[in-house]
Amino acid sequence: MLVKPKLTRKQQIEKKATELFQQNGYAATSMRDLARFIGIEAASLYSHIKSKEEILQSICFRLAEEFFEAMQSVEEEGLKPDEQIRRAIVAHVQVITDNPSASAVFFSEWRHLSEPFMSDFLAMRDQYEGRIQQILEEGIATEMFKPMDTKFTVLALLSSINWIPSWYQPDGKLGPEDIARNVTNVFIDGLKVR
Amino acid sequence: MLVKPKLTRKQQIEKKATELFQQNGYAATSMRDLARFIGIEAASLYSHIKSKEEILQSICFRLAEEFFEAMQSVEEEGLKPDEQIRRAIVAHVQVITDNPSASAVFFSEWRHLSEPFMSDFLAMRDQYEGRIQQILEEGIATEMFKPMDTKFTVLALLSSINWIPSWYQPDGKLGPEDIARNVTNVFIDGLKVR
DNA sequence: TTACTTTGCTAACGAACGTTAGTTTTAATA
DNA sequence: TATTAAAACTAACGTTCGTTAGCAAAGTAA
Repeated sequence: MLVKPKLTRKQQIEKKATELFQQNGYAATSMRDLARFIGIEAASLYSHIKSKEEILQSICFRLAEEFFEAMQSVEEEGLKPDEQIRRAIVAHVQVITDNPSASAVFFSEWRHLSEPFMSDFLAMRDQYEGRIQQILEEGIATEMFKPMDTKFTVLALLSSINWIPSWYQPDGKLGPEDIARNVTNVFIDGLKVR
Repeated sequence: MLVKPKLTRKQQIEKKATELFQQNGYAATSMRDLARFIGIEAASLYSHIKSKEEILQSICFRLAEEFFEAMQSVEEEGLKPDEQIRRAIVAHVQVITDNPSASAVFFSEWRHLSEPFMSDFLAMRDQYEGRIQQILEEGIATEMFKPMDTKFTVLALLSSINWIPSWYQPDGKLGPEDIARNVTNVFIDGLKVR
């Protein structure tokens, strides 16, 4: 039996905002839109939040944390590169499918962050990409993967996955495991018959 | 010897707008920003264009046309699926690297189009994806490609490529051919050693 | 009941926005 | 040089925006 999570009013607002930001974008969503969506007056929002951007910051950095935690636990499994990259993909996809709206915002609205938040965000992203790149390089060093431009491959891999929230439907026929399997199928094994 | 293209004032404005839209996004770029960037007053823009959105429409539909023409000429080559998908990727990448700023706008700002333009845009995108999907399906039918979720693979492939404008630098060490080769390497052959 | 916290309200602010009207300057053409 | 077309200007419009101030209602705990 599931326990219904008791959200603070602030969390409720952030959740609703996430939906609107995903649908219309951060810039195109006004505080009045958000207030109407919740059912209160725009000014009332400010009893709970400091600014519009604070909401965006919460969404972006909360999700960044989730991605890092997922990656952390994969690394702690101590697997070999080929299995590790599989697990990293599954974990990454899992975070996205668990938070489809927040992910969409995360991937496409971060550029509306003001400084120093945007710089922090990009630094985290670089670090995350670096850790995946390292797995690939270990795979090449141990001759599990063929030589490649690892930086490029990381970008290709992540952009494939990160596009998912724009079409993923939680109730669709493709579950998180299916998606992760598809991704690894394509990327690790390639399209050609062997 | 290259002929310098003589641009109409309207085309000059669209070009400058493309740069700003890429950098800051359509919604976050004001007409006053654009005017300042060009070196004129905001109101002066309206001697040349009808509206802000008209600029976005020009960018999006001009590029859509380029993608379709590229695809068309690939299809007319009458190649077998494995070679055809390679050529389609190269052609697609070529359009992007020829128009890096416009591509970035194309891929991420289309949602600011008003109706019926957004619907038209999405219909064209669906059609384009469908044509790539068909190549994959022919590849499976002729047993060149292994069975797969073709719809998913198209999305993964295109999102990988379409992420390129966000990091591509025309003067960087990776030229269009390098990029296309990297993409095909990863997608068609996979990461693993055979 | 009383005190306190949470939540919401009305009214309004200053700023920024896209755009229009009407006019003047600049450039090209005859 | 006179005429015309292209390009830019000043001034302002109505609207929307994020946000603040100050106050009222509702809910909770003593």
